[in-house]
Amino acid sequence: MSAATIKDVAREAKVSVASVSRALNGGRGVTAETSQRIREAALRLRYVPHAAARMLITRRTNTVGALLPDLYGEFFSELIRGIDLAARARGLHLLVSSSHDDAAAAAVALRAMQGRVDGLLLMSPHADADFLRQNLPQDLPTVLMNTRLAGADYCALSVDNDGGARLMVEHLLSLGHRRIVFIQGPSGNRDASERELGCREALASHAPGNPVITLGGDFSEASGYRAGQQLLAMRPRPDAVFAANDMMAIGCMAALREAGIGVPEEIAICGFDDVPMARYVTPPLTTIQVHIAELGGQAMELLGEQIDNPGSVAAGTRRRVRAELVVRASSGAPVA
Amino acid sequence: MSAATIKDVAREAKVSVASVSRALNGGRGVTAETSQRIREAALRLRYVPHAAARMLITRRTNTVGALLPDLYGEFFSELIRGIDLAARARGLHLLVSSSHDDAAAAAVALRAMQGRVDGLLLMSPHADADFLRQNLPQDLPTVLMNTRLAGADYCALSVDNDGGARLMVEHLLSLGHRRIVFIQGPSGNRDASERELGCREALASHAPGNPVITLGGDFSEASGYRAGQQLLAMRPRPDAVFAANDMMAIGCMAALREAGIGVPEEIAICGFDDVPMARYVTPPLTTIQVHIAELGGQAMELLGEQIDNPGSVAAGTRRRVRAELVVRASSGAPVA
DNA sequence: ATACGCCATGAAAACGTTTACGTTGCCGCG
DNA sequence: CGCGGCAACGTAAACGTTTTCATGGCGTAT
Repeated sequence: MSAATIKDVAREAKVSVASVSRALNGGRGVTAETSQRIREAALRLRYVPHAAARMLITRRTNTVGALLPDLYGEFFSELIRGIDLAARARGLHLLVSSSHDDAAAAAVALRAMQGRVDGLLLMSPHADADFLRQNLPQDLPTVLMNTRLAGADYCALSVDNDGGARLMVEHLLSLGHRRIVFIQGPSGNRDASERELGCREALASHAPGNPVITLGGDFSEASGYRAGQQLLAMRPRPDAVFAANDMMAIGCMAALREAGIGVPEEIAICGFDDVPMARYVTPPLTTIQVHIAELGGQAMELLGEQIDNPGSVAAGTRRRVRAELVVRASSGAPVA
Repeated sequence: MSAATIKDVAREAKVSVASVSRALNGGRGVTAETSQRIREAALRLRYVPHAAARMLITRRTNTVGALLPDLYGEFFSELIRGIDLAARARGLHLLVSSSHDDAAAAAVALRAMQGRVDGLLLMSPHADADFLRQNLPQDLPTVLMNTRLAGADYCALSVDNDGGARLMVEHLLSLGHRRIVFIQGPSGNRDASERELGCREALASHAPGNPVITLGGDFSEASGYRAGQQLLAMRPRPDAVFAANDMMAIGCMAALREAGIGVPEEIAICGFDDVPMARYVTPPLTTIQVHIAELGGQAMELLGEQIDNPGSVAAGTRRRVRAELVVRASSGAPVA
């Protein structure tokens, strides 16, 4: 009653197990007619090769692991979608693991993947160089996503936060805004600090003499709201607000609305991420669109390449996924 | 240079492989001191059992598969999160597969999971009874999520669409609305039709004589917008709109706003799902909150139970996850 | 006509683990 | 003192597949 094995197929087709294996895999070294007979037998018996047995002998699992810090929200949904799509295209399965909120849990998760995967996609705040050296088998292909890791040991992929921020600042400057406030993200967050840096650089190079004014924040809507309130007290009043992410921009907008300040007439507001909600707030939010799915997809591509022919990818390879400006009403640009 | 095997550990600790296995697993039938020695050797050699070899002999993979139609949007993000959490709690790995947009692709994905998983979480529009009988090994524990399948062969879990819709209608009735329009979802969609049914039933039982007026829709924002335009032509004008999901409600609101109709003063609007955006549209949307993560978590629980002791769960077990009313401004209720 | 080589096929080893079974030594009881 | 039983440990089979090697048959070239 148990599932049919390769032996059953061999008996059914009156050949040896070796021929069955050959016929069902490459198909080389076996006559067309025997191959046909074997296929029919396999179909009749509903034969599906036992994955574990194959892994054991082949040393390939045809599976990649994705270790993520969390699964909460649209970001990870998109990320997984991109990964899954690319993995499927390569015929790879996807083993996900997440919600390891301390380094120990992450280590456990990492070890548990050992031997189950051919490669690893890793995004973790706990993934510093020591951690990796400690818990990663040295020969397992690995691609890091959005980590702050600078070492050249692993491949890494990240969002072009810097370029995105520059685009936004250039946009604001082109609209005539000069006194620009930047609402920061959580301290220590790599994305946030890169966005801030890009903002500073763009302002310094295109409009020197206009320092960027910063306000604290932590990516939460509430922190954006607080920043908005602080904003109200500033004299002279800023022209524009660039929040390190959309949710803070939305919170900030709420604070300004409550105070009766017109957006974008009196103050322009823009964010970063292009969350789905950005289109629906009033006024719709000018922001930077990040192709998260593409981040996952490219990471998967890079990993697949490493798996298929090891050594083909230089150890320290870095790639960035592009970020695009999406102009909506909140920045005060003339919108069609 | 390759990874250490159990034999290496055995040699290192000067015992047989059997003792190593015993020490590292149950720990029974082995002295405390030998066990200690073995553990040290294993640690020294960084030994991690080869998953495939273990699967082969044990017939257990400690992995469950999740077959989903898509990964797009917040719904699936939450679903996976719930599943992952529950799986982790049981020490199970999670293999996800999605984006199979026709039945053939789904079948391929399903077969590919064969032998890699101890159980299956399945959500697929293509999963009719025949399909399952065809592609599922009969002895693989399986839990269906949100399928329209009526057969008693498999366990199933779904959202309490019916109860949610009733809650909403009762809410609308309590506010004095009587002429209620229901915007339908895609034809054939189970969630949509259950919501409509609940709406009809509640109206029939609490306010007989008030027929529910339906407008076509397909869950998209655009279709909600179109429904809103049709709504404007109705005489007498309806009191309230109940859209089968939030996005349509939002589209409908846009149509009414353009026509200068006040929401909720002239027409109340409400949706279903409580997407994150629902709080941010103006006016904020009254809707039904569905605990998606809980859906995934409970499905995983049920599956885990089936895996741990087969036969413990009756084949046709059904469960529903609760849906709750979230009152915001769009329905015209007095909001604190 | 003989030899050579190629091609289809079969036999068997190997992958790393668990586990049923056998063996040893020790202790307690008759 | 002998015998049975038990606990610790080793030996070996088994899981299902791929792959190397051996074997035989047949066609072709010399």
